[in-house]
Amino acid sequence: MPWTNTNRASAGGAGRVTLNTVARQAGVSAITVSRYFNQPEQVSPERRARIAQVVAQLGYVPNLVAGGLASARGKIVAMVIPNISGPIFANTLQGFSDTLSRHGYQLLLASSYFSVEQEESAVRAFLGWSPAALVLTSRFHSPGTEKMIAEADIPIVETWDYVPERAPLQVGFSHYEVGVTAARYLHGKGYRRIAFVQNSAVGDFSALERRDGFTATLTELGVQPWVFVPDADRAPFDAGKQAMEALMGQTVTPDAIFFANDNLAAGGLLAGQRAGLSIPQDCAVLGFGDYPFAPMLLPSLSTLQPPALEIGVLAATRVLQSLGVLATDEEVKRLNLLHCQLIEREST
Amino acid sequence: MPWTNTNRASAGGAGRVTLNTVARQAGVSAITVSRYFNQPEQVSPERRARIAQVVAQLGYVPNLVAGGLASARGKIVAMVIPNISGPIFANTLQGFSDTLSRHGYQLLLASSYFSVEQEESAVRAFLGWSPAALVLTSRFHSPGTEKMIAEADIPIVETWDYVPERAPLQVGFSHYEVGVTAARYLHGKGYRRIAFVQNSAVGDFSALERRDGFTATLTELGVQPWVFVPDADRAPFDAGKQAMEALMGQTVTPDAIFFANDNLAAGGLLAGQRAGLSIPQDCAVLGFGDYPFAPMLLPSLSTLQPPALEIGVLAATRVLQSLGVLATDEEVKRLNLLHCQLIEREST
DNA sequence: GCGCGCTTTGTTAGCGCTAACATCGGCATT
DNA sequence: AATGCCGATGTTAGCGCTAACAAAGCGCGC
Repeated sequence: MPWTNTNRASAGGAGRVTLNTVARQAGVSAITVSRYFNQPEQVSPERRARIAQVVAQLGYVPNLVAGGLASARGKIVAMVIPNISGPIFANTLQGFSDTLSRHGYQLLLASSYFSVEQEESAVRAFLGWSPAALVLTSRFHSPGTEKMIAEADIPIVETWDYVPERAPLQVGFSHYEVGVTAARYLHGKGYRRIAFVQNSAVGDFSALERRDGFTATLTELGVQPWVFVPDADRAPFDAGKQAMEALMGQTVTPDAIFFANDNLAAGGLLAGQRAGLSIPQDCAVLGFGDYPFAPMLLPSLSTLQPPALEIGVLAATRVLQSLGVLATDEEVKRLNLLHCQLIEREST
Repeated sequence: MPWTNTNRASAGGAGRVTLNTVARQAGVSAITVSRYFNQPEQVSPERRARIAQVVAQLGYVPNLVAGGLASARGKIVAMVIPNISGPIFANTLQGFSDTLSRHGYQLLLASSYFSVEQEESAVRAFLGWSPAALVLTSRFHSPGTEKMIAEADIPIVETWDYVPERAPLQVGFSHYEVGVTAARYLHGKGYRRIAFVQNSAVGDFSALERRDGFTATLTELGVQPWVFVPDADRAPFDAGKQAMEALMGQTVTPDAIFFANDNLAAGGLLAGQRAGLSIPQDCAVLGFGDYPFAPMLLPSLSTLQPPALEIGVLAATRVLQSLGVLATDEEVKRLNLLHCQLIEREST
């Protein structure tokens, strides 16, 4: 009997339902049931109905592992993001995951904590699942990761960054440009003693690019900016406080501060208020990220809003297009430049 | 030639590296290489060294899909959470994912948006990957999901809830008890005109349990609480504002409000301040969740802090123990009751 | 010298599914 | 009637790995 269920390794024990069970029951061959799931239009309506009925009756769930092995492409997409619990990447993740699952793809996830080594080990583990695509955050990777993504024959997407020279699919924005925008904005509002507060998380290279765009633009505009670097081991909120206290304790104090992210900015805001400053009169505060709390603070926080959700959705769309799941007129767009929006609130 | 690489389906095309490639190169049989990865202690040190060398040289990455199929248990764990971008579950997710990946397990993720139907479809899709374990949030599922988890022969964990009567592994806390704690606390502080503001997200059954514990306890204490239900379509922050405006616009106003979560509470706080109330003198505000912004608000928000990260870590630990990956003296503990901590800040 | 148990290694036979090719019947064309 | 074509379905042979069993090698006691 070719389809005797010897059941060596199956989980349930007593006769797990497989494609063959369904096929026999429906009086068709296994491949027809397979087609019913994967290319239903190739199966005649009568058989389709019959198979549907049997599937429902038996509660058959296709074994995607076996399918993935046989076809060498599982319906799984792997993603590495710096951290899950932070408010920024979470939105990207949400948009990505939702868009994918709408098309029957599953999400395999790991976080790197801004460490290229952790990213590499996550990528290595993922590739063993032969995912249909791989999504990373930013363009900064270890040599090992670069090697793997160069050799892997699947769509690779880099999010949250934009570098025309690089090869992979990109969906993101230019962090340098964010710095430029912030500088122009603060300068345009008349501020002239301007500081930048760096992220306390080492490895956040993107924040450094915002700094570079910021300082370069201010220098062009004839203003020499401060750059404050908090202690590396502080939590962002504390680091922001530290920065504000240190900057405002000098003899010459800044009249505007651009913080590398909203957590830092919130710390700065609170420290300023506790010190009796009035914001933005004594010192304006600009953040980055538009975290959920930005409108809840008093004064509400002006900030640059990254297109987080949009990045996730668009990244998923490009992946699905590359896989041919989603239709596209022309070639899949490799470079996808989105923009941050300046949200002007009370703190500037 | 038994191991001729015909390469029908492999991705790379020209001679993808498989177990057999490594085995031949190292002069051993395939199963020895397999053991090198899965039970290295069964392989002699000399062969281990030889295999390690070949693996490094060829850049071999084990195909986990094939391994999963052959052994009927992939090193993958599936998790469904209500939403990824919210601040609460994100911490659980982070703790879970990190603990798992430390032991070589991968995380398959989907979100349900508090919809039992979406949860069901996610679970169905997951089971096709024959995950080693399945983790859900709360005890409220559709009948279909209940059926699947009853039949699936893998560890099932329910997080963020605690119901001794239920069968699956549980790692969470009692939402009812949270309501009790909040009620006792506010009553103990001397407040007597007390309101509860419900979550605007339908489907968040846990919030309703907090309400029940809260109202029952107050009734016991001889206080009749208000329950305010915001419009269902409002974002939480707005719903909180609406609640505060409505409650404080009455002839008899509450002197304390327990909001179903911190987003609502933040909205309430802001609406109160805009209306010229002084908090907590005119009206105390208590939240739930200890979202990152709670200490950043003015006044800072008193709230109940759920053990989010701890839940994630402990859930992963119990999963790994159930799978025999992590040692445990006795049987794996089925009920794991954790507790919320009351964080007293300025708003009460 | 022989049998015993132990560790290390190998052989065989699939796991459940799908790619590739083969087949078959129906229908239009010549 | 013979020919070609097309869509629907079936047959065969794996995908890359591991469970189960088999065998070989080794030390030990009697």
